[in-house]
Amino acid sequence: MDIPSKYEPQQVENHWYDYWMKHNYFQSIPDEREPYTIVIPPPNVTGVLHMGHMLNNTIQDVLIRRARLKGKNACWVPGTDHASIATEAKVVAKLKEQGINKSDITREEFLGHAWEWTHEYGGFILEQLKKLGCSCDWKRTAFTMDDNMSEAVIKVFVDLHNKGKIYRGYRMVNWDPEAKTTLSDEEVIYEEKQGLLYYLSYQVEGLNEKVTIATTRPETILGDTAICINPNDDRYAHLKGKKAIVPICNRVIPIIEDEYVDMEFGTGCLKVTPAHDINDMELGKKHGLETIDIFNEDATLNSFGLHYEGKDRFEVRNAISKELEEQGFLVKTEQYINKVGTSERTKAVIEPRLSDQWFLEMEDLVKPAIKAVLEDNEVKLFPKKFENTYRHWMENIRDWNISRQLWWGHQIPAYYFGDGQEDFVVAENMDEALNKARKKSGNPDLSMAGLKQDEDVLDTWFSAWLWPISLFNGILEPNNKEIEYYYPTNDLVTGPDILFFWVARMIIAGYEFRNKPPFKNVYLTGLVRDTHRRKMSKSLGNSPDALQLIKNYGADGVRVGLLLSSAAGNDLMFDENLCQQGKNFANKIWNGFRLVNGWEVSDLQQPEASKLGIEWYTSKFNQTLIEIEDHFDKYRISDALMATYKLVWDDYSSWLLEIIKPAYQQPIDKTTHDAVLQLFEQNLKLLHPFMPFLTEEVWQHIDDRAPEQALIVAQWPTILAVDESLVQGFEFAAEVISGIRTIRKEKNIPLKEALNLSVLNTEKVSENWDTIICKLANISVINYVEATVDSALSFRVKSNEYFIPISGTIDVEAEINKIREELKYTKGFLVSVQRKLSNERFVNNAPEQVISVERKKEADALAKIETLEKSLASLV
RNA sequence: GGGCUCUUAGCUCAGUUGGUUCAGAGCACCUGCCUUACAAGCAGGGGGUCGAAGGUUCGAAUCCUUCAGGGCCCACCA
Repeated sequence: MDIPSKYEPQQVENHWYDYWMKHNYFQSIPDEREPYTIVIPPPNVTGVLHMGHMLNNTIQDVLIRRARLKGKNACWVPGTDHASIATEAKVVAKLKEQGINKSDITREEFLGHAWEWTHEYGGFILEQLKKLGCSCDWKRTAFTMDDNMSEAVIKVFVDLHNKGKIYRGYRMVNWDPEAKTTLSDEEVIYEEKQGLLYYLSYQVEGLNEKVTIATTRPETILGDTAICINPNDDRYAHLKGKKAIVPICNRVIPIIEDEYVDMEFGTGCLKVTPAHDINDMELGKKHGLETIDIFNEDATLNSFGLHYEGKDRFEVRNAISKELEEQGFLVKTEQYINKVGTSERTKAVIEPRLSDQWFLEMEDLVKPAIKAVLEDNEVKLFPKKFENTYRHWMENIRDWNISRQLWWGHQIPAYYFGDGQEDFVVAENMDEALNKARKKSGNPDLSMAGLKQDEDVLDTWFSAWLWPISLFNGILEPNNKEIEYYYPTNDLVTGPDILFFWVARMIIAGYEFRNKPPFKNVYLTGLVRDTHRRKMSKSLGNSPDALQLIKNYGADGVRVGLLLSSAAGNDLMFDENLCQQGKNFANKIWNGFRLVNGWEVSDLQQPEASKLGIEWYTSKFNQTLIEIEDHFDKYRISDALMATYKLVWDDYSSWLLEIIKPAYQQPIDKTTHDAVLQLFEQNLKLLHPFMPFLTEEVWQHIDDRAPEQALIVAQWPTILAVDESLVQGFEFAAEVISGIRTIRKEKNIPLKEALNLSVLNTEKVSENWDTIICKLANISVINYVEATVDSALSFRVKSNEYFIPISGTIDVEAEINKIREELKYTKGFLVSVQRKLSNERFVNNAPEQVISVERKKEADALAKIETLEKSLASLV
C-alpha cells in the first residue's frame, strides 16, 4: 500500500484551498437558487487571529459549507473594521517609537500613516482565516472605510440629522484621558477597585465649626462649588444658608440642601463638583451652581489646580491628601471599594467630562428592534436567554454618543460657518454644505474657505451597525439586485460581548433603513477561556498561537477541537487535548479509507453478514442524520459534530467495517464494496463542514473527479426511511457480541480461538444476526437449545441465555455467584415495577403508554428471573 | 442595589413538555492486546444520593420555596 498510514494535513490543506479558490467555489452571485448569507463580524483591521476568532469563524464556515452542500447559494462576506480608537492608539504608539508626536503633525499626515499601517497589516488576519479553511467569498472583501462604505455612513448621518434624531449637545460624557476622546456608555467597563474614602473638614464661614464630607476623590475639591446636605437632616439644620470654605484654594461655597443626599452614607454631607460628576452636574443645574473644570484633556490639572497644575490626577490625589493632612483638614480615611469606570480599549480610568458632542436619539429607533426580537421572532437569539439581556438594554437605552475626538474614522459631516451654537450645517459633501450654509447664515458670499468641517470622527460602531446593509450597497442604492437578493442575511455568529455594541444596533439599523431585520438568527458563542477558566489574553500569555495550532494538529483537527466543547452561550475551556482528539479523528477517517481502498474487488457472491450490515448501517445513518439535522436547527453545533463523530467512529468504523471485512488477503465482493464506498461518501458529506480539508482529500482519492464533482459542492444526503427493527436487532446482536467478548477477556480466551455458542431462546430475535455474531465474535456455530447447558460459561441478554462450553473445568462457584447477583438485581427491579403497577393512583393517572411500558418491564423481568433460576438449579 | 443564569462521573458538558433501558456522552482512568486500516489504534471495565433542605405529585435531575456557592449583564449613591 503506497498511501501513508498517517494523515498529513500540512501537505493537503494548501492544495485544496487553492483548488477551491481556483474553481470559484466560494464565490457567490445572485441566481435562482435560495440564498444563504452570512456577514463576518469584521475583525480589527490591524488585529491578529485569537481563539475567539477561531471559534466564531469555524462555526460560520461549518454553517456556510453545510448550506452550500444543501444546494443553497452560499455567500459569506468577509471584511475588516477600521476600529478607530484601537487602530489610532496603535498608530500613535508606532509614531511615538519613531519619535513623532501626533500633536506635531497634521491630520492629513496622520491619516497617511494610518493608511500605510492599514495597508501593511490589514488583511493579515484574513489570510489567517484562509489557513483555517474559511470559505469566504474573498472577492467581496470589504473594509469599513472603503469609499462606498464611508459614503453610506455619511448619508445615514445626514439622513438621521434631517429626521431630527442626531443632535449636538453640551453634555457630560465619558472621557478617556489616554486616547483623549469621549466614549459611549457601552465602552466603559466598571471595575471594582480598592480605594480610600477620605473624610475632609471644611471651615464653615462665620461659625467656629467645621463640616466634614466624605469623598473618594480629594483632588476634585479644587472644583467644588457647593456642600450639600439633606434638608431633613437635623444634624445639619443649623448650617442652612451658611457658606463653607474649600481647603487649600479657600474658595467660599454655599451650603445647599437637596434630598438627593443619602443621610446614611459617610457623614451625610456631600461636596458638589459639577464639572466632574454626573450627579453633581444635575445638582449644579438645579441649584444654579458654578461649574469649575479643573482638568486638561489628558486629566492633568489645569490652572484651577493651583500649585498642582500639570500633574496627573492620581499623583495629585496622593499629594493633596498629604497636604490636607498636614493642614489638619483630613479627619480620617477608610478602606473603600468602589466601581471605577475604565476604557474598554485603553483601560484608562474614565473621567466624566462636560463637552460638546454629537448624539443619536434612540428612544424611537429602538421600538421596531424590540418588537422584532421579543414579539415577532423575526430575529431569533441563540441561546434564548440573551433575549432578556437584550430586552433590558433596549428598554433602558439612552442616547448614543457617536462623536469621537479622533482622526482615524469617518469625519463628521458637519460644517461650521461661525462661532454660534447653531452656526453649522450637516451635508453629504462640501458643495451641498456651502449651499446650505449660505442659506442658513444669510450670507450669499460665504466661501469654501469660510467653512470648517467638524474635527471629530464617528464612533466605529456607527459604521459597523450598517455592515449587513452596506456590504451589499443597500444604503446608496437601496433597490439594487444584490441587496434584494442577499438581505436579510441568515445567520450572524458572534460573541455575547458585542451584543449591545453591534448586534442590537444592527437590528435597529436594519429596521430604520430597510424596514427588515439584518439577519434571521443570531448565534452567540461563549468566551474562550483556558483550562483554568481564565479569559485568554495577551498579558496572561495563555492564548495559543492560532497558526501554530494549525501546524500541530491540522486545520481540521483544530476545528474539531474547538467545536467539541462549545455549547452555545457557554464559555469554552480551550484545551489542546481536544485538538489532539480532532487530529486523531482525522487519522481514523483516513485509515477507514485506506482499508476499503486496499481491498481487491472480485466478482463474488455477497456474504449474508455484509448484506445485513450494509442494510443496518443505512438505517443507522439515516437515523443519525435526523438527529444531526435537529442539532443544526437548534444551533447545537457541538452536538451535531459529536453525533457525526460517533456515527463514523463507532457505527461505521468499529462495526460496519469489521462486519464486511474479508478474511486476510481475500478479495471483497463487488456488491459490498460498491455499497460501502457509497456509504463512506455519504459520511464524508456529513463530515465536510467540520473537516473540509481531510474530507476533500479522501473524496478525491476514492475516485478521480472532475472539478464540478468536488466534495465542497456535492449534494448533502437526504433523509431516507429508517428501519427501526434493523436498528434494534443490531443493538441486540451487539450486546451478544459484547457478552462473548467479555467472557473471552475474563477467561483469557484469544479471539483467534473459535468458540461454540448455545442459546436458550425466549426473546424472539431474528436469526439473521447470527452470521454477524459468528463473524465478529469468532463463533463457529450457534446452537439453539431447550435447556441450560452444563460446563459452560453463560451470560444473558434481555431474557435470552447464552452458553459458551469450554474445555476444562469451569469455576462453578463463580458462575453461581454471578447468576445470584443478577438474580438479586432483577428481583429488586421487579419489585419496584410491581409496586408501581399495584399503585392504583399510578394506574389511574399515568398515560396508557407509560403503563404499558411498565407492564413490558414486568414481563421481561419475570422471564429473566425464570431463566436465571433454571440456570442456578442446574448448577447447584 | 436590580435582573438573568448555573451547580449532574476525575474533567468538560447533554438531559427538549415531570413517566420507555433516565442517571447519559466525550475525554481521562483501569485491564488485556504492536490482530495484517489505524497504538493518533482495538477490546473489555470501574465510576455519580443529579449543590443542600423542604414542598407539590401516583411519580422529581426535571416544577415550587428557602439556603449555600459560582458566573454574566445592567445601575449616578459621594
